[in-house]
Amino acid sequence: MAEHLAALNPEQRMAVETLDGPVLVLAGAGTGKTRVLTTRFAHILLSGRATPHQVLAVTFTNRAAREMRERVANLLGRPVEGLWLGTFHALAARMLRRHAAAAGLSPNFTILDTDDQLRLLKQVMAAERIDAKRWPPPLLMSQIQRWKDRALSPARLGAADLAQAGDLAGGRIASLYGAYQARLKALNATDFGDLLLFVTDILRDQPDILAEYHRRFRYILVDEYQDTNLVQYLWLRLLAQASKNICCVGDDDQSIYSWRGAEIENILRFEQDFPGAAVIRLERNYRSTAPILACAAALIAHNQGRLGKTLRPGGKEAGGEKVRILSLWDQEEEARAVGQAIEDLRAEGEKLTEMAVLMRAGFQTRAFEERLITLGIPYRVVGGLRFYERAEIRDAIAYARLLVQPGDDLAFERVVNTPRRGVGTAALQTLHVRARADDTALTTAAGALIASGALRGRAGEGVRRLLDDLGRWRARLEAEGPVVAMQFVLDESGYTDMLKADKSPEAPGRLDNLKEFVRALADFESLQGFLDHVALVMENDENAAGDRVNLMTLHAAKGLEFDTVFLPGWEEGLFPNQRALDEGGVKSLEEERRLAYVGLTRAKKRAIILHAAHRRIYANWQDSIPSRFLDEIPEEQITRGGTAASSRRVRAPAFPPRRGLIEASAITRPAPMSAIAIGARVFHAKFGYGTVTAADDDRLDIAFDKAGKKRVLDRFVEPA
DNA sequence: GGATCGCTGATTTTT
DNA sequence: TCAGCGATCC
Repeated sequence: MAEHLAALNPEQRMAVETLDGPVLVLAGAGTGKTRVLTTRFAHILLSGRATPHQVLAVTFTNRAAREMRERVANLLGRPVEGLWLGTFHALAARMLRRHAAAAGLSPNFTILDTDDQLRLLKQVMAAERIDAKRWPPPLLMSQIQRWKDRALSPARLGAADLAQAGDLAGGRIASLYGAYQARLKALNATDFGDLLLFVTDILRDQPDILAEYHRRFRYILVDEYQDTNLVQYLWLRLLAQASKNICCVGDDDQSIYSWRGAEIENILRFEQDFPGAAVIRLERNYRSTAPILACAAALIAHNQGRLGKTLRPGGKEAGGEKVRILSLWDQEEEARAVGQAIEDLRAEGEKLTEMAVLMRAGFQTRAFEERLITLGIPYRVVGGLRFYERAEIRDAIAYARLLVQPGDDLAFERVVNTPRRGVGTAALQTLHVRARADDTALTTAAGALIASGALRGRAGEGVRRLLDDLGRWRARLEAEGPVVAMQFVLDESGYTDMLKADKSPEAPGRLDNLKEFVRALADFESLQGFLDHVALVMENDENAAGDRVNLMTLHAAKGLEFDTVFLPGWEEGLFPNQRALDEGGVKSLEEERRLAYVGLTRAKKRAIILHAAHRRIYANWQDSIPSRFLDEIPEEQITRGGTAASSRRVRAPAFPPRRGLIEASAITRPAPMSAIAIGARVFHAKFGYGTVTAADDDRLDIAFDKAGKKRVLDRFVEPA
């Protein structure tokens, strides 16, 4: 162990060795955060202060949890068993299963995924007569989730919370929330938000249970603390109450998930929340070159309300390439520029896996995909559908859930007619009516209807067969375990045959996925354990192999690093994103800026920022103004290029340049006089007539008569 | 029960 | 522009 400690710098070492009391480690990007966390973990174990099961280690993503587990095992030189190491949700689920009764659930409760949550909410909305047209279910769902993030159960909603929700669902959102929770309980199900909400309630209300965990956990380690929401904070605080040995690692400058309920205030307030806390700053960056760090530092310095940290080069201060800013004509040219640069780097021997294109929004990937396909450069899109979100996997899961919990109505509905059993909406309606009348589950109602002969014909036959099958499969599960049982389910239900008969190009892949599904079952003792794994842990890592360029959103890139990073679309409206700005004002602008900071600090050797002067958004073309973030990075750290350089220093050409050619020097043209005043009537070639509502240097906000509000450069309009 | 038509809306996303 | 949805029709 001594050698592991010796490899750390003084601050890192302090962060590892300060074991007693609360510790906040402010770890800037690339300062060895994971190393500190894992070394600290190993140090606790090796110093004999705690056994593996006496340490609680919490992360946000499964990826981070896996990495920590591997690296701790590495440091110890052996795999470690019995760890309480996992994501907030996985750990909360584990606790909740142990104390399910305290939350009014039985231990085999189902964890619904987003899709089921939404379907359930729609059902409840129908029952509550809330118009789903007027009030989009996803919008209401997100309000409910935000409340759960803040530990607000329906009973705990205050006047202020209701006021903030406004007239959502016609002012009946609170009762909708209550009805939704009641429905979940009736189904013996929870959604993701409930896991932490319920566990926190139990710990708070049941001192004996809390005491048990106090005895158990001597040390708590938390990763990415800046991303925690209020329930997660409460949960941690309860657990840390006795020992006070909680160590949170995070970076306020990388808080980019406020829209998901994360509260940056948690990290900003740490010293008040945990009195006597030691705060340790890690500022030596071992990842990026000096110019990249200088740009990132200058950019993030524009934010207010930071804890304050300055990244500095940690090791060899050798120069390094300046950050490149490329100004292009439109998005196609932007994609061509990136493609060209990738080819050049590849020719120089750089690996494709060490290159990434990081963008603000998912739709931006398309242009790059098309270009890379044309060039024949392999790429991978990170993100997208996860394994368990695929239709066939969700179907298989629904069957499994039905085996574990016959009363799982959502699962029943999903599979009752997949594969086709002649059970249409009419038959399902009959089942629902009966279930509601008897206050039973759909399966029970189905049994009753068949026994009484009320459900006959094709649908009756189909339902009867399904009920018989389910009984037989449950017996198989009992006798022969999950793998055999699920194989029977897929074969005897006709699911496999259905896919074999399917001529669509996706069908073979779906069959493969199901094989993988059954294979994965083998690692689990119980179907229940497997279902938890699938809901909370299972990821999609296909096409992870091979030398490929990475395409992903900036959000997805957090925690990763690449030699070369391309940052396209740095334009006002896209990045910073206009919608974020409209919704959240300065706070959102700062979050956008943190996102830019995250993007830049992913780069080890070089960063290339791009922006296009014109972008097609939906049907029409829009003029784009370079992102204000470009003005916030120091001129001496950058080089400029591209065909349409159009910053305030170098302006865009009035006409398209020859397409497909990236010239070293920009075509320039003198700055026009901004003779257009607020309130002036103007004409724009694409948007028509409008009135200027605001002006900032050469950027004009114009309310167009037909095209709505837009922000354009003054040289694109003329006085009307 | 499935195909077809038209409308709508379109950041970020983990668990 | 274009996908995804619900409503409508066969």
